[in-house]
Amino acid sequence: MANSEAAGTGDARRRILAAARRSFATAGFEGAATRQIAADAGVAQSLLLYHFGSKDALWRAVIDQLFADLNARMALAARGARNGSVRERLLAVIRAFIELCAQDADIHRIMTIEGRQPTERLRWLVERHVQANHREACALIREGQTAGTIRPGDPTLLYYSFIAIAGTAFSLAPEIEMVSGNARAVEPDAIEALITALLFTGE
Amino acid sequence: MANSEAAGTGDARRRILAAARRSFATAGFEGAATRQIAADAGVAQSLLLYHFGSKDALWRAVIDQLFADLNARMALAARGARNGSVRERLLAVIRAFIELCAQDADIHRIMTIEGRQPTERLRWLVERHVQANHREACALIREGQTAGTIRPGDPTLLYYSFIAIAGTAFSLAPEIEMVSGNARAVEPDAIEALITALLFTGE
DNA sequence: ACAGACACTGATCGGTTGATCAAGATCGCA
DNA sequence: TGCGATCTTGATCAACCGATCAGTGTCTGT
Repeated sequence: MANSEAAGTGDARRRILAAARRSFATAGFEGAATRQIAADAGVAQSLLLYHFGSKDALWRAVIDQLFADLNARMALAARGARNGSVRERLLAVIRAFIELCAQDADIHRIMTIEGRQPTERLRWLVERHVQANHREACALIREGQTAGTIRPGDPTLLYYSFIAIAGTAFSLAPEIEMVSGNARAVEPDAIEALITALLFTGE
Repeated sequence: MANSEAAGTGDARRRILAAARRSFATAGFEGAATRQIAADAGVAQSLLLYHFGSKDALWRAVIDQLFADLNARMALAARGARNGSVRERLLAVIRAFIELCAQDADIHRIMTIEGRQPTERLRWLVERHVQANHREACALIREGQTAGTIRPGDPTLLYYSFIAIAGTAFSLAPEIEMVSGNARAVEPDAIEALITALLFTGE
């Protein structure tokens, strides 16, 4: 369909990024077509390559944008609870991540597509973004474990299980709606309750 | 007359199915190429279309095979604990599903790819396989909830959270290995412990 | 007014996609 | 031995893929 808004200067690049994010998140890298991305953005396919050079570079630009947003939200949440207890700091980060996935699960979708194969893209992604986030999250989890508020166990497994619960319900929203017949989206509060039950100890 | 369900003699058909399952699970429907699938199976590309008629029909055959295996395992687990308590019956099913994903997470990978878009494929998949499984699982969950052994809350959300934890760690094994540096990353027993903590009440 | 940098398009390239088809190859059965 | 059904292949088609490039417009500073 044609673009609803008139083409203004400078926002073509932003529209391309948004359309590319949607395509990569739903169809994967190989499944996404630059012509479809360009059509969704309301521009010519050649403009996409003019701005980003290649499909691969466009994909990396999408990833950088997604993680820039993610890191900004996480930093904001952590800063807001920096004087609280371990439990309060963890809860703030958990809540922020759930809210992010509830608003737009594309980062979860892309990560769960790219993490299945040991490709060069995954290596770039892990070294550039995932590694640091994982290390930081595991440090926080270990802090909670020594304080007795977080369930013992492999921090990496707890980390990925947390992400799985927080993101899956939103990533699979079309299927869940189709199965349950309930158009109303999943409630972030219900997800938060499950995650706290999973991670925190009873006390 | 392409679709011959009874043709089970040659193992070329079986090799094509196995290769197709791998490709669809890692690259998605659009990202998978019939020539690559045929090459992995060691046959010509035209043979693939002779046996299955079209790429779409091949995908449906893969799905049918995956769910036939899943349902057989689930029925076996349920039958083995049919005289036990609700908790024992649930644990048997949970354990069987974790073991299935640990051995081969392709069914989880394909489902988490197809569930992102309300396509015609998803509609077929939900009506043919997912709907019944979901209904049965939710009935078991509700039974556990009235007995007080399962945490209260939307059964559908509990169902998908269970699947998310059980499958994600195995679906993302390449990423988890790359991040943690541990080749033998995820233990099924550790996953089972997390799921019981998530689903069951302190009792 | 003019020059040059920037944004954008349409045509086009070689390669790949799913699908079709004629022609062998292999087998069971008469 | 011969015949028909089943299995398998290579050639080929139109459509689509990512990428390149010449050319058009538009804005800005001088």
